[in-house]
Amino acid sequence: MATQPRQKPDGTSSDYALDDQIGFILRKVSQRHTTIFAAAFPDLTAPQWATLAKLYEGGPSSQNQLGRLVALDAATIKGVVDRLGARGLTVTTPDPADARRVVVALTEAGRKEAERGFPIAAAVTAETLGALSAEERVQLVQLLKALE
Amino acid sequence: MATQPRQKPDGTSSDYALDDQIGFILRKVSQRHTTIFAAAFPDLTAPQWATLAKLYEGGPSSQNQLGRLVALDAATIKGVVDRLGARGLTVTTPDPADARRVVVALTEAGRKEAERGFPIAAAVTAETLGALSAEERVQLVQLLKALE
DNA sequence: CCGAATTCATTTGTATGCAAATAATTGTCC
DNA sequence: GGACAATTATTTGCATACAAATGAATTCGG
Repeated sequence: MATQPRQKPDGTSSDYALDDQIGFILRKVSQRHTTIFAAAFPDLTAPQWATLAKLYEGGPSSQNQLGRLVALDAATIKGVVDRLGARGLTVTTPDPADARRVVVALTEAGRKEAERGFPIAAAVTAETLGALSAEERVQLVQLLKALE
Repeated sequence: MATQPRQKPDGTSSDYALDDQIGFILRKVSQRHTTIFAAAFPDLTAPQWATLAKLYEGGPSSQNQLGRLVALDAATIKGVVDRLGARGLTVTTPDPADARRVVVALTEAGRKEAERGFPIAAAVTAETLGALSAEERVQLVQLLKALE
């Protein structure tokens, strides 16, 4: 059962269909994930959570280095750290060994928030992948990681 | 070769690793796609291209309906349409049949830009999926579509 | 037919994301 | 040791995203 190429207004045909493009699909799946995440974490965005989780996993880090760990550029990680700091979840101190750097660390409240969040974040992942079997989930993650 | 559960600072262990979470991976893959897209389309963002492509595929549409087709909410599609209109790629007219609606359509320049873009957009998809075999690409799209 | 619910478009506010420019500091290399 | 390159953090500007509120128009149910 072969699929027919789309018929364009000018009569020519093409195989391009927006709904089948990886970029468009990625955006829609990301949107659904964002919705699920927001319902589970009313007071935290996904990048904010990623920052907390990475600080918990890896300990204090310079701001730019932290940004690289969570895939946020220098301008974006600054905003995220500022907002986490304003809420008392992180603290920022100058690096004694390098005057250019500021070191970002979790506060006690930040550690508690991270520990509270881990099971919730795991549930967000599970719900996002809810339509897939265990094997399919592994497959999907494997395929996506090849595209990172 | 079993993987060890991550060791947390407090000594307890957990299976949660940010780098393995679907949301985090999706964001990173989307970022890479955005980079590839921007290099191929210096003057168009992916949502702007999606809007052009959908208008070309489906013809004129009310603004909100168009937003649903390209997965942009009412506030976002408005900005996209405004910017496309400012560049002469789309035109906006009131709907005679429904005074609430505005109809968005491609201009001749918009049609030409869409036709010019199709092969480029196909190349962006191909480059994004470059690390995967043909079967893997089909698999990935299939798995992602199950999550939409 | 009429009041209520819905839809449509707009606006405001907040939060990413990214490019580009800048200033301060550190590292490198001859 | 000193010019020069690279790194770090910041700032500005633009473009998504999304929640929430608003006002106008249409649809629906009784």
